[in-house]
Amino acid sequence: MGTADPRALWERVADDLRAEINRGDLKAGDPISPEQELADRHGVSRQTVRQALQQLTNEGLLLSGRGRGRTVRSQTRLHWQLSHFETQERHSAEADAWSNGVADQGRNPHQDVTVEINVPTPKVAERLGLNQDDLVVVRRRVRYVDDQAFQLADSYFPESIARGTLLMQPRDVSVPGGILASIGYPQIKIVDEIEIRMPTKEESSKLGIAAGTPVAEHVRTGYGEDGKPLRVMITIVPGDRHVLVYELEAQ
Amino acid sequence: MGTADPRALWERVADDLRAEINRGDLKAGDPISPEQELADRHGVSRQTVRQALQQLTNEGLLLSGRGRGRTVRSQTRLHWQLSHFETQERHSAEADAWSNGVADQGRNPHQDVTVEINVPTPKVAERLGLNQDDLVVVRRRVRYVDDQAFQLADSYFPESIARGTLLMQPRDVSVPGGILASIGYPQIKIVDEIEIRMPTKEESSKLGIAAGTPVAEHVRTGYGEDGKPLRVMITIVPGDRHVLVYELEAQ
DNA sequence: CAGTGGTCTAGACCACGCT
DNA sequence: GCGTGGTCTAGACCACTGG
Repeated sequence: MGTADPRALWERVADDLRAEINRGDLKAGDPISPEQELADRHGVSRQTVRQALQQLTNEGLLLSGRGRGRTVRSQTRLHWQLSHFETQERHSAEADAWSNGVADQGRNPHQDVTVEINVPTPKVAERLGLNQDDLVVVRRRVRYVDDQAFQLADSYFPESIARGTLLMQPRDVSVPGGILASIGYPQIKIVDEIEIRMPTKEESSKLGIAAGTPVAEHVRTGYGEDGKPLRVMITIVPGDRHVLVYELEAQ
Repeated sequence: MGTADPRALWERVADDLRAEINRGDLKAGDPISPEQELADRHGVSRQTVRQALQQLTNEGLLLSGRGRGRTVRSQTRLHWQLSHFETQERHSAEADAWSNGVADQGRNPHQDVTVEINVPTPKVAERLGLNQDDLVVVRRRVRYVDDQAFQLADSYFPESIARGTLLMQPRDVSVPGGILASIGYPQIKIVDEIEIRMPTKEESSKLGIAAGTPVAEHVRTGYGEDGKPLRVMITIVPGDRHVLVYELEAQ
């Protein structure tokens, strides 16, 4: 007699709603029926409905909030062009590559910068070829687009290179050709490592990341003319707001 | 006389366990106490503990399974070098760039290939500059490492280019310099777009992706000497198994 | 203030993996 | 068979948002 549907009750509810979203019956921004109503309609308890909604939220399809109800999540992503060196400035000057890229897409960028001197984490020390008792200058940037926090971008420089230079200025400095080049250390090679993972609690709160949103941890190591590492930049990139872009040309 | 801890009960349980993991008291592979035991220890109900464990699972910290108990998740990632063109073969020949990269890291790669002719999805049509009534040849590959499914990599070619060539062979073909070059269409430029998101239900089941694991959708478009697109490759990359790597050299 | 989602409990039964 | 996690219910109260 049973219908022999192997899916759990909550999974059927989730599948129903997911199908409505994929089909376009529910569009970005549309409100979802209240939990109690969904429970009545499917003949299940409210907790079961909540499990279904939880699942869809984890898939990045829904947003929720106390008192506000649930809505279908929208995603428009900003393109982040990563294959241009700082030395290949396409713009007049002034702003850095990131700001220019954002402005090109009709959005309004700005960044907050703080500078500190610290001991390197193992991850940074390894990439800069430093010991634990060496020091690094850390430039921590929070990058905003249209006044929403968009990225955490922390740059690490060996203290021996950064001491007494522009790099110690706790503000948004930029010079044509790149800061490192301007102080005598041009970068000739870059290695990017991209890791995909869920955000830590701290990252979630700093960036206002919704549940069900993964991040990319983008680690860029820059090397100088003598082949030694000059800089490590670690950027935390919320997945729902970005597309990372690389353009590669045959030589 | 409340303790005035603003955190919910489940959040305290989660924070406790997360701290144990970060501190190293619980290492990869270690079992977590059973739900009932955690409930008793913290003086909360089993459902509350389950909510905490659910959260940590979504953060990618735990694995679970019926009857098996829960364990701390480990993560060793394979490096995937993406900045080398097919024309820049470093290896004797035979295998493709991906297989070589995997073998270099002491692992054992293989791939299953199927070929079909189909109408392009809008995403593919846009990048190949095709209309909806044009046809594409699709090479679908499931890539395995040590017999575990690792990536879904689908390549799309305009039917006009692929017809009657090696590209129609439903097996793991590879030639020095790349297949496209061997049939008269060398790629001179590549554009990669990387999107970070949660997997669809289908991707999760095909790749055996655990809850709380994001994916990268890597879209590589290859252009020929006349500047026209030749190929789109869409790869679904489980985040817990990969690090994407790009090396960029100054010109 | 009404309605929403968020938290929490107590208890039940089921499905799976192991020994 | 026993212990584990997975599913599900019914009911309660709280916290926030909006009219």
